[in-house]
Amino acid sequence: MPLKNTGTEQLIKDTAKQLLFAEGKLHATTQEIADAAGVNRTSLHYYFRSRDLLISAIFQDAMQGLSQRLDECMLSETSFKVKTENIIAVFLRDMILFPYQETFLITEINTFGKKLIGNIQSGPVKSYLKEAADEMEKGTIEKMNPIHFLMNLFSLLSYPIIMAPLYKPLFRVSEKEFQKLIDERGKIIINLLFRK
Amino acid sequence: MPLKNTGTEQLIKDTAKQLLFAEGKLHATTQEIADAAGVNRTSLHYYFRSRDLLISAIFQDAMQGLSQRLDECMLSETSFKVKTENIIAVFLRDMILFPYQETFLITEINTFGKKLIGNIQSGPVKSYLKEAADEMEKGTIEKMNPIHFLMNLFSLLSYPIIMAPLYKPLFRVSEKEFQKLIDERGKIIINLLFRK
DNA sequence: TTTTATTTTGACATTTTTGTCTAACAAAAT
DNA sequence: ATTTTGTTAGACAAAAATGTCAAAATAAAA
Repeated sequence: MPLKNTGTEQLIKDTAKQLLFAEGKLHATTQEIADAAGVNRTSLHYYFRSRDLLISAIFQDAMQGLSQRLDECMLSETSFKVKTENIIAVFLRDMILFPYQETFLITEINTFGKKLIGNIQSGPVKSYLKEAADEMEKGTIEKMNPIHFLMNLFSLLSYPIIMAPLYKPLFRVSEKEFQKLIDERGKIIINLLFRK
Repeated sequence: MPLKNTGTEQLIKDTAKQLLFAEGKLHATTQEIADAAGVNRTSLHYYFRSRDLLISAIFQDAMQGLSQRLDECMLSETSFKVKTENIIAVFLRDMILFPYQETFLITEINTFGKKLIGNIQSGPVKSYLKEAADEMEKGTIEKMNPIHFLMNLFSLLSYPIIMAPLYKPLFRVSEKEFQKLIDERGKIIINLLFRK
């Protein structure tokens, strides 16, 4: 539809993504998004018709981007361990940039989550799970349902970042100290998962 | 204030807790809560004055309950491993009953989260962390910043349950199969954390 | 039984947020 | 230069949600 391409559409998307997924303001109103982007609220409707459609759009974008990068890792021609290290790197970077992305999906799953979930590819996941099973046979990782292995991986990566606002006061650590902890996570996780 | 004690106040709290923390309807309106409880919406204001105060109330209740049970585990006179097993049991049960409790805290941390966080005790946590450090010296668990150990524990416990709505379609497993996976988590986690 | 205090309810008011419509504006095409 | 098309802005309408008030209902007390 837009032909002049003033960059406003992308600006609105980027701003919304920043507000919702980076700053965690999951209830941001259209007004707040418009203000943050420095555009009139009507523009938002002009480009996306409704708040829900805007949100669907940014979520789809985000998910597609991440999925693609993760799939590349999972399907790459490397050892299982290197693959996993790459997944950790990709995922960790994404989580640090947009910590609230998945939280958003979960909290909003009642509203329009069902639709969004449909789009998730599970092909590469299946293949990665298969490889995990092979590694378990070989004995390089602990034997268990491979789904546990993957859930362990995602859990160890995501949860501390999501919970940062709670953990900083709970553990009485400064922003800087916590950042250091997060930086250490990658190694910690590899050690934990590949210790056998 | 209430003297006749008709049970309505508690009924409203229980219903709200169920809706928000168990069913994950984090944006439940006062009307929805009132309907679910089978009372007039005004009663909700009569007892709690405002929506925010109601929500603060149920959250404080929930947190206090869980904290107390966890503190009991952490301070009990048992070995570190048994302590940890108890924590897992307590936490897992709570997470299964009210999976969205922590998600709620995180998403709502901007609104009134800061106040709620103030109340969190970190005394028992400190003492548990100290014990973890001792175990690392002894060599029963991997050496790392004890905070990592605790974050690992909470992550492995919480995240799969929070993500259930996403994981079920992603891994193509039925409700029943997923339930089985969750039941296995306790053992998996102990094995992972105490493998040395 | 009347009185009193407490609880519950329905109607109304306010606030917040979303969505629409039309006019002004800008840039390219004719 | 003017027409056409696409974009932005302001005013308005509608919807959704919260909050208030006074009257009705209920249960205990006098």
